[in-house]
Amino acid sequence: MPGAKYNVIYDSLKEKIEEAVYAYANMLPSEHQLVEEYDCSRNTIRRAIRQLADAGYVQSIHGKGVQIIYQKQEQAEFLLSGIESLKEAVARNKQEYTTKVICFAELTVDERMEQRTSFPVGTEIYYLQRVRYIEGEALIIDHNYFRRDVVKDLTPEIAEKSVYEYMEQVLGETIVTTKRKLTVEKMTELDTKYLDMKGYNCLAVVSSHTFNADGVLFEYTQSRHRPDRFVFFDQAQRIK
Amino acid sequence: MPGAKYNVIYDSLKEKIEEAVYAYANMLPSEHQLVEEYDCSRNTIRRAIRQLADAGYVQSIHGKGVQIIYQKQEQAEFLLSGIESLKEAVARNKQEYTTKVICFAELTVDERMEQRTSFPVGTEIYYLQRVRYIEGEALIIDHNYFRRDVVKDLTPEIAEKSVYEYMEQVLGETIVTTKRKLTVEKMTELDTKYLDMKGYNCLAVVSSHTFNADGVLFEYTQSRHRPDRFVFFDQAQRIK
DNA sequence: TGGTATTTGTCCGTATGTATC
DNA sequence: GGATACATACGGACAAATACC
Repeated sequence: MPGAKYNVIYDSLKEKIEEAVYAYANMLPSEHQLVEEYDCSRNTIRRAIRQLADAGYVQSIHGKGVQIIYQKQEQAEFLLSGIESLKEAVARNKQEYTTKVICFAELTVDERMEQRTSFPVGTEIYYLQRVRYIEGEALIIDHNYFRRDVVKDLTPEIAEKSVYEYMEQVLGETIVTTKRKLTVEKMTELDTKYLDMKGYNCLAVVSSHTFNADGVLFEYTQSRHRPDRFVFFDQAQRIK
Repeated sequence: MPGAKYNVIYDSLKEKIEEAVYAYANMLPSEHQLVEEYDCSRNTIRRAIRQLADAGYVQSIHGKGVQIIYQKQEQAEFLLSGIESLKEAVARNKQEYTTKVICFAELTVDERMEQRTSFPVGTEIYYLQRVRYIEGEALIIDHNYFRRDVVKDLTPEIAEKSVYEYMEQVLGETIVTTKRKLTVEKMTELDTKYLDMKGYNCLAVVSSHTFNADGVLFEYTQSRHRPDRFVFFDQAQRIK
């Protein structure tokens, strides 16, 4: 819920950290102070702080306070984070992009495909190949597999815009969880045909399984990125 | 805290999911049922479930229940996840490894180095280059930068074993947060000298900044992985 | 050295809202 | 509409780590 109290507080604190009102290496006000400032319970403040920690903005130190560990990224060429469509990622990075659909097919999952996609044999799917141009450069080739009973009536025209937007705004579907695997793979003929590989002989490959609000695995995607413009950020806390 | 109630419940549920007592695509028992089973408050159950969701085991569906989305990984060759030392990662994957220190130096951070490491100019550091052999194969080259005032009295002998183990068990330091950046870079002469690149001309590069319990950035590391054995897993929830 | 205040961590109980069935 | 299930929010109590005098 975007309008929830803890999210409002999270956004407020995040902005203050990004604008260095609360600066790197300093402490956040204590939970008690924040409770007074935002007029809420301690649990609500703690929830907002937990989200800040998950996002890599702060870390809590028992008995001391909450330390700010956020530092501004310099030149985030292309930043992939959380679950978001390419359209969203590009918008966040204030860039332009276009998509060319080079393959659009309706298939039924066989045993070989079940291995990769985790769709049961017999599932009816759309299979797409799409080339993504960012700022005019061909940077990514996507191989998408969508369940036809979830992503209904998909067309090449929709696939040239945003499948996620179509799902959420037209079909009323909600995307919830994505599990991703990141590897580096040698390039294929298809890669070299569509991407200017700039001397690299391999690509950054993001393979993802995505679940909707019903807990149904509805998408398997392999995104093959030209290495020079690919960046992936991650943040982890050690279990105490 | 490992012994905390919510962690005990988390571990218990995780194990049941991994052993398919609660199987893929099924629902977890309701929060109410789990409260009775584990004799605790609903908050504690919810906390355990949240951790399961963060780890990619389940996803909650409002009004319906908690869906299990965990599927066993087949052959995880080398799995990098969370914050852990190479020693821990290798142990988890039940493999053998050795380390060769090919450079061990004490330096002072200059402006050029400040850019990459985020250490202030003038910081006294150890700079190490280490080759990591897993199952006898040279797979990784690490470039480590450690603050000398935190990682005290480091020696090549310690660096051949485990720096994290030394920090936690000897120095009593606690590692808390790691921020990582993942890129793909062309190989250097050093890479080709020590790694058998198997025809690849680039590597998976994990750059990480690590903070201790005092909120001090004490480590910057660049790990350069031979691509064919590198896998990175990630899991994300879409903000509702 | 020791005691007290501060701050974060854990856990519980309750009430209300919202989505699903 | 009613029952069930998850989501949000509040409040309180005690523990544990730290800081300060």
